Amino acid sequence: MVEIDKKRDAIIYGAIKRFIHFGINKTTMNEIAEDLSVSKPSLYYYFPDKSSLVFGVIDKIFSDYFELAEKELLNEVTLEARLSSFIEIKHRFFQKYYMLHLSGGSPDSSLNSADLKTHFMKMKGKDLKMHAAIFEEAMKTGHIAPTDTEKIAELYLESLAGITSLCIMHGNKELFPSKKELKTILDKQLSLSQIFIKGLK
Amino acid sequence: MVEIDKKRDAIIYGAIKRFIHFGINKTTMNEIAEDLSVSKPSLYYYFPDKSSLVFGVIDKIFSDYFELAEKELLNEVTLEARLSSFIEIKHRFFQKYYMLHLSGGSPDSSLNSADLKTHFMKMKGKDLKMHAAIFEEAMKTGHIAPTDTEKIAELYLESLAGITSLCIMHGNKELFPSKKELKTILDKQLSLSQIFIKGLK
DNA sequence: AAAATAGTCAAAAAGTAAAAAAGTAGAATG
DNA sequence: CATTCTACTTTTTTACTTTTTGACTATTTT
Repeated sequence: MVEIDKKRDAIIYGAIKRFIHFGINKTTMNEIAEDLSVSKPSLYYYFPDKSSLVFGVIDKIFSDYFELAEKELLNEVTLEARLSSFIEIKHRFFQKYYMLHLSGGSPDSSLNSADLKTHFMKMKGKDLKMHAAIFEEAMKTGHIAPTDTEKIAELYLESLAGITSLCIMHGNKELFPSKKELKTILDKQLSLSQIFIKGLK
Repeated sequence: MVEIDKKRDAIIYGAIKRFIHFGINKTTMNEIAEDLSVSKPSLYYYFPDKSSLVFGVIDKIFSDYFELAEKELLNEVTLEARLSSFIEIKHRFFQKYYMLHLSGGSPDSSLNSADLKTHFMKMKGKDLKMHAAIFEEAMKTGHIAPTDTEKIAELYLESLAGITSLCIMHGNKELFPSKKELKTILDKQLSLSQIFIKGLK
């Protein structure tokens, strides 16, 4: 890895630390620079504006997510185990990066740039494709009945995401969901997943 | 029906007309009074404050909903038909009363009073009980495998509601969801319902 | 080439005064 | 006596001004 990429990565890690704690909007470029003991212009040397840093951070998070997901999937063989594994990975990321509001739906002004939205769509599309592939294989091996796996994957992911967003909305309006709420979300998602799979057989 | 109740009802209907169009916050007590050709204090004679009028309106809407649901359920015998029927009724109400944001989750300041929330919980509880009863009967007649019907009903309703709230959130940010979006929501809910039922067998 | 100093400027936050809405007292009506 | 009104007070919003912050840059230094 070349020098400039190392620095970019260091900045991304520094930004992530702040973002995790205070969120994107409540973090200033000044603070990130101070944390890393560099000057503001140095920061702007590597990232032309805050959006591109945010983009870099989000891209990093998603690539970590997919990397982990792909690795974990190799350990699982059944449809059930694969989907559960996916739910748990997503849950860990949701928890860790909660303050970045990556699940969307928040009126967080920081995530509203056009190319960031496009990128989000791409990531969502990749997630969808991976899930569709899981269903596809289960279909080919006869574990589930023949269906349109893309459509099913979409409905599946949307139902799970819906549970999350509902729980957060109806939760006690703290800035962070409680351990109990998080547990509830995970349990509900796993239960729904179970029923959903059975419903496809 | 006694005279006072007739007047209360007339006021509630007047309020609903405004609420449906402009929402609760954008409707003033003055406007409701003017619509009905009465003075504001007259309104306050029947409803001590705006909250209690809103309460009355919401109570009316929910009682209409449950009345219709109970009636329609008598026409259906299978689990599938009953749940579909419920989804369609709820969808009609969602559409009609969209501007009141009854599905919750909106930061609409009008629905934040304590006893209104309690009332919402009660209504949700009744909905849950009705669904649980539907599952219970399907269980007793052997159409689905034995389960905790209350828990299943909760998961079922939450998944459906989750789909709605996700679609609305990710929708094109108009104040009103488009016909197409509404259709999508309904279709997804019906599909999920199908799979869910099959998953319980 | 990379980093720092010392700024600019737009946008957000905070504050404020006028307007509108909620809500009330007490008289009037029938 | 139940109901409705006129004429108010209190509370909340709105529209505006001032202040501050934070994104970003021109210029200089290492």
